[in-house]
Amino acid sequence: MFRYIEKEARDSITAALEKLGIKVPPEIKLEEPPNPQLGDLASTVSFELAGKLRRAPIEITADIMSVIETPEIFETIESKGPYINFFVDYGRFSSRLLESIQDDYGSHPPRDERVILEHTSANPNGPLHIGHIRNAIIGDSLARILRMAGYDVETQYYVNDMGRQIAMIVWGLLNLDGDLEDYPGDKMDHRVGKLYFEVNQRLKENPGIRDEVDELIRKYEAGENEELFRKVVEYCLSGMEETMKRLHVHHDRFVWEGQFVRDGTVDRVIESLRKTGYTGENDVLYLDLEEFGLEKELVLTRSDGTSLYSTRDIAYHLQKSEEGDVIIDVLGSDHKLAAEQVGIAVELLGGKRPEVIFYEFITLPEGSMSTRRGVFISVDELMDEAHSRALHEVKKRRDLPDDVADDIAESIGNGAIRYYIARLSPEKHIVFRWDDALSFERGCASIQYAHARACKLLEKASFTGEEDIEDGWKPEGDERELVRLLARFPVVVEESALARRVHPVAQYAQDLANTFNSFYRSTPVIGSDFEGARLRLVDSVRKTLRNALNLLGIHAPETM
RNA sequence: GCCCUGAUAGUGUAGCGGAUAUCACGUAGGACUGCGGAUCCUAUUACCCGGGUUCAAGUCCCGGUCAGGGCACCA
Repeated sequence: MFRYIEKEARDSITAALEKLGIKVPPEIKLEEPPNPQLGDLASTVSFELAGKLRRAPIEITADIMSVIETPEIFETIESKGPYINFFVDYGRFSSRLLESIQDDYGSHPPRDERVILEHTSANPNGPLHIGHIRNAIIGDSLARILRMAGYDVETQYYVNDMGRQIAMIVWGLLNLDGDLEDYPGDKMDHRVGKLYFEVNQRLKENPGIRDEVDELIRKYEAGENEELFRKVVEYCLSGMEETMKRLHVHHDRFVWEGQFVRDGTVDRVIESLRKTGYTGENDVLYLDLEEFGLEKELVLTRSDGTSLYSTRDIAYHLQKSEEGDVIIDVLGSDHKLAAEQVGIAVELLGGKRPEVIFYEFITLPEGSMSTRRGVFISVDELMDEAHSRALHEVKKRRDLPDDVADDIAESIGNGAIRYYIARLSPEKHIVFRWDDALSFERGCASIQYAHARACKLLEKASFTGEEDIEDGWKPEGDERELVRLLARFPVVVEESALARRVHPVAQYAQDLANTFNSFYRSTPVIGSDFEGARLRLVDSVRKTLRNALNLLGIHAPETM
């Protein structure tokens, strides 16, 4: 409906300009005025035309106003200075909007564009920690947004099963006492993390271990110890998957990088790169990208002939190029240089250059995290803490059976975490503080509460969905603002998908909840003259809040 | 040293070159609590510095300052 009123506004201006014999600019600019006294849409065409016509904007506006015809969806068109302001007829508009809102509100028709979206892809050398969480939450939310916007999306987790880090864990298994089960921790990924930490300690004391690890890598690329490597990775990954499941983060496919070495793809990639003429060789084979503005050459193979992460990544990206129309990667900004090198290499070989979404780091107040040094807060810890704090809040307010309270607490805890990350633009550096991440007084819990409140109201009124919208219903004030915001939701989805951004959805959910709460205070629903219309409105808010939260991977409980 | 990214109220944050800069927390008042108070209303305080482009700059360009990151035969 929002797009519809934009179109009506543009059409009316176009018609007016044609009537005046003025050449119509390619795009008629519209914006949303800063306050309701200035209407619902405003156009700045006169500013733009002023330069070309050598006339004052205000005069051009006056001319347009003299001939413009008001489309039926608008009540009036007025000029405020040089602006042309459109005022929506909220009686007509609101009814039409409510008729159009279904369960899947916000969804766009299929776009016939396949997106391969890689995210999380943390190394299986320990549990996910809060440094990884940003990748997972941005990636998963973006996948949901793209799907709602009509894209065909496949999410992939790229599993590093052959890097030095994994080889170190295998070394530990071969050389230290005890099997993985003997390491402390409830979850498999935590045990692997402990072992990894242990091996790092040994390595510090005895640098000679490094050669042994190199030997393991070499042998593995030649096909030895395959089961052992696989076992370690699967073991760790299964623990990580549990965590992601609890966070509501989903991947359609796990792609193991080792496959690209074993099936010869990496060798073929290296051969093809040689043929491009951009490679050079001393002890190692490298790619010289100076011509593309990158001073640092990209090393493709170690001196012992084994491959490197980036080399395998090139092979992986060529595969993704085959699978999708649009390739999106979510990466920490520390990968900027490497990603640029890989992107250029992929293009050299005729693949599609990925769009990369970079995010800045999450650090602890005392500094950065490190799996190697054992300094991190795991996502499991974070979620447990979120749950127990949320449970405390739930119990403080209401007396509920334990299992119900538990479910609600889980939704609220998860919501707090996901919202904490999703609401920020990715280029902001985050310093993690427990009380910021887990605040229930406001933030996500208040959005979930607005949803629960809507549910309760509908239940109380025995809402069926068949209620009629009364004649003469014409929203004003808070109610009008609520209608306006509802109409915007599909636009927010579309724009977020196009910009590959998640946080506008988070902001929108907050705005909608706030506006609904104000409306709830100021406007009676049950027993009012417009009970039918308002119940339909509340139901529409309910659906929209639920769908918006769902885009962020957050569950909206019906009671809390 | 070179490269990338940030800088907006006490704190955290949004902002397509356009009319009075968003939201949240905090603080201080207040409301109502008969559709659930995890509520509502009011007040409060901000675009790092210096140049430039433009009818119009928080937004674009150049130069500083501060902060984070990168510049591996790690990933």
